[in-house]
This record gives sequence, structure tokens and C-alpha cells, in this order.
Amino acid sequence: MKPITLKDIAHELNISVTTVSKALKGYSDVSRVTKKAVKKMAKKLNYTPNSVAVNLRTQETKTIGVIIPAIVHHFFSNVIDGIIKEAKKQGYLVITLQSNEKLEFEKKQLKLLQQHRVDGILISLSNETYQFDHINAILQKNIPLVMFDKIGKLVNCSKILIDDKQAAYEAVSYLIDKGYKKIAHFRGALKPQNSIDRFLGYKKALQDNGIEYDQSLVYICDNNDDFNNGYKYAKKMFEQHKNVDAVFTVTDVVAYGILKYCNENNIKIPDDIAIFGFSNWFMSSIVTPKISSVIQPSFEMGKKATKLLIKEIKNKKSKTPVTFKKVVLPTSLAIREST
Amino acid sequence: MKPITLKDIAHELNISVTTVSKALKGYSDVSRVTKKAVKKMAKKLNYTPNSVAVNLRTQETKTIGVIIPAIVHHFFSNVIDGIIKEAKKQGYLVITLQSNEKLEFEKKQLKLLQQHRVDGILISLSNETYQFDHINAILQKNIPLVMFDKIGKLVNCSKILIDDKQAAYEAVSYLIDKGYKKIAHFRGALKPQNSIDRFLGYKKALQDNGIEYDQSLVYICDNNDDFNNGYKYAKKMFEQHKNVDAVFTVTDVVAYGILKYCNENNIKIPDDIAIFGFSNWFMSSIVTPKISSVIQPSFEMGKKATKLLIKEIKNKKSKTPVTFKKVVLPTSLAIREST
DNA sequence: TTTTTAAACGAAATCGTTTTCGAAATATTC
DNA sequence: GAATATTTCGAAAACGATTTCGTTTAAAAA
Repeated sequence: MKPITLKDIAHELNISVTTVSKALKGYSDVSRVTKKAVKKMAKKLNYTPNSVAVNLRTQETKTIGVIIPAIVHHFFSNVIDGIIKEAKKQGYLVITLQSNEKLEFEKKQLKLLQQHRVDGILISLSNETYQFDHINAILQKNIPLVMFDKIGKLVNCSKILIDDKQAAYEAVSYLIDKGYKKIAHFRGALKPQNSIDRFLGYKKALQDNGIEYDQSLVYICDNNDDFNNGYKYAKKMFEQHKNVDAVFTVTDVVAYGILKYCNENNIKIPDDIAIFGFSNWFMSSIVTPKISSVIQPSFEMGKKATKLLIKEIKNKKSKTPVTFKKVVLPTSLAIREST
Repeated sequence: MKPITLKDIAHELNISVTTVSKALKGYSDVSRVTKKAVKKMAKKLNYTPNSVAVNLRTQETKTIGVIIPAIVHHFFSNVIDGIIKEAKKQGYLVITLQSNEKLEFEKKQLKLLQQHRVDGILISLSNETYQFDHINAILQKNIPLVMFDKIGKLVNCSKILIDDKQAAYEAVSYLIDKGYKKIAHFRGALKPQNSIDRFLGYKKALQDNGIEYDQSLVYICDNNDDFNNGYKYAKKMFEQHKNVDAVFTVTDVVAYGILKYCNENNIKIPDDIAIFGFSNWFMSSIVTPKISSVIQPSFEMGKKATKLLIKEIKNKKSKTPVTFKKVVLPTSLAIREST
């Protein structure tokens, strides 16, 4: 009933716990014969080492904690996938927690992870997080932490992200190169950094190409992942502007809303209007017409972030002096029928 | 640098570790004054209990392990969401592992969770899992385990799932009631149980309504989540059968493939053909036309499974005799434009 | 004043490992 | 055969908490 312990094996063989432990770990000061015997008995009794005890003794848990705004999200579930796979590869388990975009929850989860003595933490900040006391507290305790995607610029730690501004710039530039002139932007909420950066990239692309920025062509979607926003503002846009010939959206989901409106109102894509999305949701290559989008390397981001974190964990163990890295992952454009 | 321990607090106040521990846990045999003092000092030093030590002593980790085929999946990420939320509510953390639909991985992950001494395990089986030695081994060790969604009928443990056959039956019956007569089925692979059950529900609905079952109207999609399958077989179906008036698909994603083919070939939905999907992916209410689908209570399933598991964990602690439950969650139909 | 009772604290064992260090047993060398 | 070197083993401390049980001190009852 109770799990087998070293003691059980030792008792069975009439030797000490010490020797059993050493035998299983291949120490050189235990004879060939006893090693064989111990290993055989361990297998016979189906012994599995008690990680909790090991963790207490070795002062590491081989566990990393992850905090994201929400797991039910195309981007984040892919990141988590990358995290879990890379972690497992290196012998780490991952505990996932959600902040639900609430600073309060983010703080609580962080405390939980601390209590659980995770070896390191990966975090993508909530939209509410504009002060970083809770993060800095972790850092001061010398607990490895790396931020990904939604980072805090002011925090002194490793970060991994994409260049939203550059990616947006490239997407809009592509539209301009294709001959589109009056390009609208369905942006995200005002505060989140990536929403801001994508907007800035849009603006800069216009300016660099001699197209005047027109504020009335920018529509603010309070929720990046609600297609109704796209639908609603598509209607509004077509009422307000006759000759808009392209839209760059903060997210593919918003683009789907526009697509829906166009389909229902017999507006042809890309003939009447072109659409360029962001994040390359998997539906974008399924809908008709297929929608062009910025490819965000989500899985890669998860892997890289984990690699970075585990390297920091190991550096800490070997007392290597800390150096924080900032990794910017390249994005690319998936050009499809909508442009 | 090093985390604060009870010892540190004790040393600071010149009292014993025992008293500190008791004070923090509110034991009655420590005076008001010392309690105050201890709590104050704990806060001052920013003490966080070392869960690893607590776990070793109390023989429980307040952690549950989850094994699913893949996290990047509409259904499973919702289940996980439910699991994490319910677990947190009851003070448990969750470790997520993926089997990638491989039995071999499933076994390995199970062993990992055991080593980590999780208090209980939630599992949705891989498509390869047709023998249950690894599961039964866990059960024999009296480790609480509940299966969800993809379960093993022969395993003696708690299960939580939907009635795929019944759900399919209802969907197809709805189509029949609406007057559709020649109804095709794009089914999933041959072996997975839910693929089989959905097929059986389809078949039974036809039979109960006096419609002859025609094997040539059933197309086998080897991958439930690849819309290309839907596209490919839609083409084939329209070549082979002139007067099919409805399709019931094993998954919404397959339905999207059909939708795409129809859009490209000017086949009107639902006038020329009706489409009924399964799982109610969030895109189904966005595409044009919106697709009818079977609603699977994924978030609820995660919550319920977790509740069940934690109840079993507590029963084990209080030595309450085990009773396994089988919960069948109700599904419903989301009727939209495609039917 | 003596005895009883209650209140407040702490020593020590325990959970299951790991690892240091010393001791015993055996083998080697002279 | 004595001295030394080499294997092989185990006692004990440590990781950080919890909990049992005993001890001390003070208060209440006799």
C-alpha cells in the first residue's frame, strides 16, 4: 500500500540505507555484487524514489512555474506546448497558473509558486500590470525568472519577445508595396504594449512611404480576441469611409469579424478591400478567402524561454554570475488570398 | 539570499522552532503574546513556508497531475482551464503533461507524476491506448485517478465523459426532423471510441427514422482536426453522390473543410447541403454561414473531473471506502445557419 | 502550606533522501 | 608476519517542517 522506500530495500537485503542509496546512484564505494542485488530488489519491489524527499535534500524541485493570462488562447496554448516539451526534455515538470489578466491574481500565483519552491518562473504579464514590485521581489530573492511576450520593459531580467512594431511595419509595408493606399488599422486596447507597438509600426510604415496618417482610419477594439469588434467597426468604417482599400488588424480574430461583414455585404476580398491580420491563427488558412497574417513563433518562444530559464537555473547552481538576455524572435509574413 | 525558515524566526525571538510552528498554525498551547510576536516576525522577515518540507512531513503534495494527448487543442485547453481553476480553488496546483497520442509517452508521464508524488491524476487516454496495465498499476497503488473524455471502459475507476453516441443521435435526428433525407457522415479514425460512438449514433438515428444506412455515404477522416480531410472528401462525395442533402461531421474542423469546398464551388449552405459539426469550436459561430454543432461541456468537464478527483483524495485520507463514479455530462445542440 | 490543575513551552522523532566521514574488512607490500 | 593501502560499508547529520509527549511554571483549590 505505502510506497516502497530505501529503507524497505535495505531491510530486505540486510544492509544499510546508505549503501542502498549509493548503489542506486552508482557510487564507486559499493561493490559490484551489492549493486546488482540492490538494483534487482529495487526493480522487484517496484521502487520509485520519493521526489519530495529528494527535493528537500537537494534543495531543488526540478519544476518550473508558468504564469500566463489565459490558457484558452491560440497563442498561449502554443507557448505552453513549447514550454512543456522543452522542460520535459531537460527533466523539468511544469506547473501552469493563470492570471486572468488580473494583477491581483498574478501576485497570488507568484506567491504560490514561491511556496512550492519552483526552480524558476516563466511569466507573461497581465494587461493590468504596470508596477513590478511583485516581480522584483522574486528577482531579489535570486529566483530565476524570465518574461515572455508581454514583458515589463523596466524590469531587470531576461526577456523573450517579438518586435511587434517591426512586424506591423513589415505587414503594412507589404500592403503599400502591393499598391494599397488608404489603409485602416483596427488596433487593440490603448494600454497593452504590443497593441501600442503594432499601432506604431502601422503609423511608421505609412510615414516612411509618404502616406499621411489619418486618425479617423484607426478603430480601437477593446478586446483583441472578440470578432464582434471587427464586425462592428467594419460596419462603421464602411459607413464613414468610402474608399478604404485595406485593413491591418491587431489580431486575426478581429480580421474574421471584418471578413464576416464583407461576406454578408457582398464586399469582395481582396478586390474591394484587402485584409492583413496578426498572429496567424490556424483558421486563417481555412477561411475563404485565406487571410494574410503575421506569423508569431509561439511554440518557439515557449522553447526558447524555457531554455533560457533553465540555463539561468544552472548558472545559479554553479554560481556563475548572472547576465540577463533579451531575445527578439523573428516574425514573418504569411501571404495569402486576402492581400 | 536563502529563504527564511522557522529556525530563523525562532532564533530571532529566542524561542524554539516548535513554538514558532505552533504559533503560525494557531495551536492553543501557545500564548497570545508569543503568537503575535511570531506572526509579526514572520511578516517582517517575509517568511514563506517551504512546501517541500511540509509535503514530506504531511505526505501530500497538494498537487494533481494531468495527462492529455495535446494541449494545443480547443477542447483540451478548455478542459485544462476548468481543471486549473477548480484545483486552485481547493488549494491544489496542477502539473500538465502531454502524451502526444503515444502510449509510450503516456506511460513515461505517468511514472513521472508518481515520482513527484502528486496526490491524484487526471487522464485522457491517447489514441494508442488499448491496454491498461500502466493505469491499473496506479490504481493498485491506491493513487486516486479519474479518467475524462477518452476513457478505458474496462478500467475500474471514476470516469467523466459525454455520451458521444447520444449526442450524435440527437444531431442527426435534428437533421432528419428538418426534412433532410440523404445524410452523409464524415467520421473519424476507426479505433478511437468517440469516433466509433459518434458513428453509431449517426447510424442509429437513421435506422430509428426508417432511413436505410448506406455505407458509401460514410467517409473516414484519419485526423479529426485536419480540415483538409473535410475538403478532400467533400470533393469526393459530390462526385460520387448527386443528391446528398446533409453532412454530419465528427468534428467542426472537418466541417470547415467542407465549407471551404462549398464556398469555392458555389454550393449553397444550407440550401444545397446542410452541415452539422461536433465540439462547437469557437470559429463555428464566426464563419459564414455559421455552423451548427454539438456543444461539449469542456470547461465543465475539467471542473467536474477535478472535483471528483479531489473528493477521492480526501476520501483516501479519511479512509472512507472507495466508490467509483461514472458521470455522463449532458451535451446540447447549437443550431445555426448551416442547418 | 500543600496539592491539583492549567497554561506555556521545548526536546525529539519523523517524513525519505543524500553525503560526509570514520571504521571495518580485505588485499597488498615489504 | 607486520605494516600499509584499498575496498566496502554504515552511522549520523542535514534538508524544513509537524506533532507527540513531557517538563516547567504559574494559578487555583484544598
